[in-house]
Amino acid sequence: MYAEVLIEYSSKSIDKTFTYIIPSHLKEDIKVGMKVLVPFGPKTINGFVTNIKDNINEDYELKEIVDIVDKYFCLNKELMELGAYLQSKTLCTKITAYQTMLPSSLKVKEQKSNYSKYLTYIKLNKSRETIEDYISKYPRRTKQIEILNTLLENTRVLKSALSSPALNALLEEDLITIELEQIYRLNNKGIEEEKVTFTKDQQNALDNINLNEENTYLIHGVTGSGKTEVYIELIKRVVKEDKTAILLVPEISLTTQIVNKFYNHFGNDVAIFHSGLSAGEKYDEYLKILREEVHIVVGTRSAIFTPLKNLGIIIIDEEHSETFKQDSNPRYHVLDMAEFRKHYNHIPLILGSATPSLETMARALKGVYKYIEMPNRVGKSILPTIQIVDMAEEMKRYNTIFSEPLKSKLKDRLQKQEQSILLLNRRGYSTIITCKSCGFTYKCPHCDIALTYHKSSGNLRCHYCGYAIFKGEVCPECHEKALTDYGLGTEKLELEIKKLLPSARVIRMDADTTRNKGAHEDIINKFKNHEYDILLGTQMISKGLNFPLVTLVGVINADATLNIPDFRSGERTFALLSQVAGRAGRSILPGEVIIQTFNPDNFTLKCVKNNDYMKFYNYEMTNRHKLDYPPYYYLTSIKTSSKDYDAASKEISKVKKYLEKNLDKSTIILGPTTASMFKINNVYRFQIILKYKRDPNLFKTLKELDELFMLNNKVNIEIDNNPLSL
DNA sequence: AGCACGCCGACT
DNA sequence: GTCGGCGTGCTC
Repeated sequence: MYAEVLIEYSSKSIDKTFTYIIPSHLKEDIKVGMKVLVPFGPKTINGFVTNIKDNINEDYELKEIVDIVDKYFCLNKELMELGAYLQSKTLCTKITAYQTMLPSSLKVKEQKSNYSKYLTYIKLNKSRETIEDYISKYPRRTKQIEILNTLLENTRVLKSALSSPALNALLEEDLITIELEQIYRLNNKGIEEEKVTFTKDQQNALDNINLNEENTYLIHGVTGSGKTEVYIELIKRVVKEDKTAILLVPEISLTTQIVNKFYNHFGNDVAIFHSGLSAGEKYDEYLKILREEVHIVVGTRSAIFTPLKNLGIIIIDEEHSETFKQDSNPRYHVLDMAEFRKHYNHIPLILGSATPSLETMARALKGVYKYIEMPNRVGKSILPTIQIVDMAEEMKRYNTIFSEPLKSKLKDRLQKQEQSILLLNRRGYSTIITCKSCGFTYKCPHCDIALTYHKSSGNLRCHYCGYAIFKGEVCPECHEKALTDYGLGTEKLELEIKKLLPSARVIRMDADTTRNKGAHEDIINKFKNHEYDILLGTQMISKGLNFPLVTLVGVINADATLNIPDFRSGERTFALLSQVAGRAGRSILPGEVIIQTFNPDNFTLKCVKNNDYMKFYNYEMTNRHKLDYPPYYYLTSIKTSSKDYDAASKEISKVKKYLEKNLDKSTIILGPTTASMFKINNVYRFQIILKYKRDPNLFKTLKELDELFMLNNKVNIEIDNNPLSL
């Protein structure tokens, strides 16, 4: 027997299968979809079996497969097909596609004993009579008799609970044996059965979802409308039929609440899967799924590849979240993968969001997706009132950071012992540092980006490559003592609040304060326990957090997200602000939201204020229509990058010529231009944007392009189908 | 990806 | 005359 094997080097030049002989001792165990160890050139490395066959027509000498990496891990037929689909969608190498589907612990060749953890039990090895004989024969061996008696009562006992000299003696006499049981690192709590009564909206959603038919649904529900309960009920029904379910969430660390709810409802029937798990934990969770010990997987993007058998439903919560698209190779969108599995298993796919992406909403309104609305909040909590404050007016009163209304409301909450959240979408201390005397600004020498000042460390840092230098007292150009900072970051905001409200307990959450594992949860828990009065942070504070005591949300500078030059900035702003606004007034206490901006007449902000998604949707759709953007057109971006400016620039011109020759006439080719992050880490980037409605030549051309240009090792070419930003 | 083979410039 | 630059090609 022979196996076709992909080699674990992700390079276009070896993206093909190599044939190996399967030695007789591996014939039983080897399967398509497994990782194997193969000799390749002078080395022995990992490979991946894509096919097994009896005959070959190769006329050269073949080598033998050395070993199987892990005989438990194997992609099934569905996942093999999904891998091929992933590869064709993203134009990555075949091996990269399959590698992204398997847990990373298998990427490197490691001993699996590192990953398995066992509990050691002892149990009797002889009949009751033999044991009783032994006891009466040696009445003085009290310690041993004690052990034997417990074993006569219980079938097995944990070894660690017993003393060892007596144990060893018993083992010697062959009266007992040792039993190993694999344990899993993440242990779940029990099952909580509570009677739930559904709201009208929830019942309506449940009534309209057919679990036995292949369909995509959009559940459009405001924050607090109780979508999670709908998910839980749907999954309960699926599990009752002995089918399995996948729930995808944007980021597990931010959605601990949802995970806990699932543990409480389903206990050990849930596996969790996300990038925050250690390699060992991931291995355990994956094994649980493979052994069919769980029906439910809750996880982030990569959880869509988990090998659940007999899949009954896929749910994607916070569907609009950009984390569902992988921003490195392979650049897949989880929605495409979910659609594939939906179709393969003929099951429903549920998308849930308070602010659906325009693409999703457009499909729902066209009838491609079934549209379910949940417009009301559960219980007594009402949507917060939102006030937009014109910062240009406030500037006249010398209020640069806190407007009058925000100041007084913050003070008010502090007095009432209620909590507040402040959103500022920029970390660090200030945006830029400029010399008033000569106009010098600090820029990163490797990237085409201004450096951000971090006061606590005294550093100026590049947020793209991590470059840092010490900030001097004088301007490095003209040596005048005239360096001033402009703009506002979370670090400065923290100091400013302490100045404004010295008695307030303030905690900051951004990329700088959550660098360590668990720091995130720590901050959230401390704030939840009311150890702090004000939580300030970047957009990471906006998602899925439910703090009953929060009654005020302040958006310090709404323009920061609004003014990013990208066609999706309006959509992002609407989603972010709606989401952060939804943090206020989650319980009986009514919530208030203050949005500070220099563009009080901005249409998007007005829609946020009125909580009017549809108005925003229609407005934004007209814009997209005028400018030929999604969902009216599909986008593809092609980037060339190189440390050599000229090489990258020449290559992109060649790409353009090639595209012009091969693509459909209706496809719009824009560029080449410099990419949005033109110079990062000394690498120059150029790009071409394609806009198309339907182009039969597109994928073929992109593939050829990839093959023709990938071989240039000086210039890297990167293709992104449906990029989220340009 | 890694490594060998192979053909042209500055050095003991 | 040699050491070494990295261009091209191969790995079952």
